[in-house]
Amino acid sequence: MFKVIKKQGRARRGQFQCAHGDMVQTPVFMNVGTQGAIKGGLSAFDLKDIGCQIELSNTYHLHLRPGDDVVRQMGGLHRFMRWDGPILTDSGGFQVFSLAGLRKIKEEGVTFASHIDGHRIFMGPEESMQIQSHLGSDIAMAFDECVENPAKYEYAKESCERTLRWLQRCKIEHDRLNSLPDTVNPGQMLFGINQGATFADLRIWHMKEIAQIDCDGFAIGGLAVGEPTEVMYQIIEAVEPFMPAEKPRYLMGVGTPSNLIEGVARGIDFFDCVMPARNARHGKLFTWQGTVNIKNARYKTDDRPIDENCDCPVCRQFSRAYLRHLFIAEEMLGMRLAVMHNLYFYNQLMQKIRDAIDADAFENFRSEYSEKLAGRI
RNA sequence: GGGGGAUUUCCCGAGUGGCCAAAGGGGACAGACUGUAAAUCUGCUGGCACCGCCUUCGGUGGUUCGAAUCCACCAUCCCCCA
Repeated sequence: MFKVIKKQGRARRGQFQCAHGDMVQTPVFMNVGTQGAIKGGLSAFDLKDIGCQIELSNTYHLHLRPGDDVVRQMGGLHRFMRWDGPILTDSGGFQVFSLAGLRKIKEEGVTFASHIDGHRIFMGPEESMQIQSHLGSDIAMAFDECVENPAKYEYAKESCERTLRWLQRCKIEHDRLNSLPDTVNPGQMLFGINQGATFADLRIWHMKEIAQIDCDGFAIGGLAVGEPTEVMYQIIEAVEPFMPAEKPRYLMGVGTPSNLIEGVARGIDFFDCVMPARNARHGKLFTWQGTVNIKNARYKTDDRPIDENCDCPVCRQFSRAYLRHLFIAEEMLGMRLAVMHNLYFYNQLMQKIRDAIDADAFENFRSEYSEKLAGRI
């Protein structure tokens, strides 16, 4: 299923086969389509054009709308959204963090007040597994608690102990569901999630514990939630040696282009982040020279593409001036083109990282781009 | 020819004697965004030597300690009657 085919330092070049789609080449960025669509108006056929290898959707959101029963009845998420490549579903654990004002945590699970109409929804490890089974994703994420930052040590400890117990329950329920005769995707895998806030000892303890559970991969969650970037890197460095080497490692919700390079340098294989799509919708575009805010007046008559070294469908034909106009005029095409460019850029960034590892040139690539991409043109 | 109403900072539009450099909205300009309650949110929008001062509310001249607000005339626009 997963194998590391080359290493340079801690950076790993790997291949990963899911129940759907071609072999995923890692390190990889997963393109976020929370509700079964990339926000900004991209569909499954656009995913091909932007070089997407694997798509990510969300358990909580699809459970609320249209309902995982509906998705199941429509043949599972792959058929529903017409994407035949790999899909990873996040468990709802991030909503424990992002919808903190609308939920209560207990040992059994979390009660949410729907952010749409306020009705009560109970989601524990079993429910999350059931929903993800109905969706038929290729990778199900364990139901965890993403803890806010800053967190108190005692709370973080209590929380990650509970997240461990939840993973044990997830594993049992996941195995049971996969063995049912009418399961949508019997090849669905399960990834466990490491927590422990910014406390290295908790992180390491938790990682050692979850590594004993037979998961198909392991994720580091609960980072990039407000802590300094350096702290995030320190936690990854602390935890990574305890992540099973033969299984994929996924740094959840991260990050900036620079974060991706630095994550790979610390042994991470999978990433996902809403940043490229959200920033695109807000006019902030990524280039190999740094970011540009396409709404700025300086681009009013700029006939160049967003990035002269980008061969995405947008950069091949449209000028910065046109993109700016679309944004200022609030034409939805502006967002769509911007999202296409940013996601193409992210997927291309990962391609370049893989090429660099293949060519034993990752450190060169890292020193050339890690800082540059964090700047502004 | 007669009668009535209007003119506010880039635009629309509040304000009818001091708490007004002037509400609110729009536009413009800029910033934020990290497992998506985000097509969202924030800041800024007369000048300066900026805890204070200067210029500004169609124009000019008055009244008053003090005027965007009151008076006179002028200009422009709108409505009604002939």
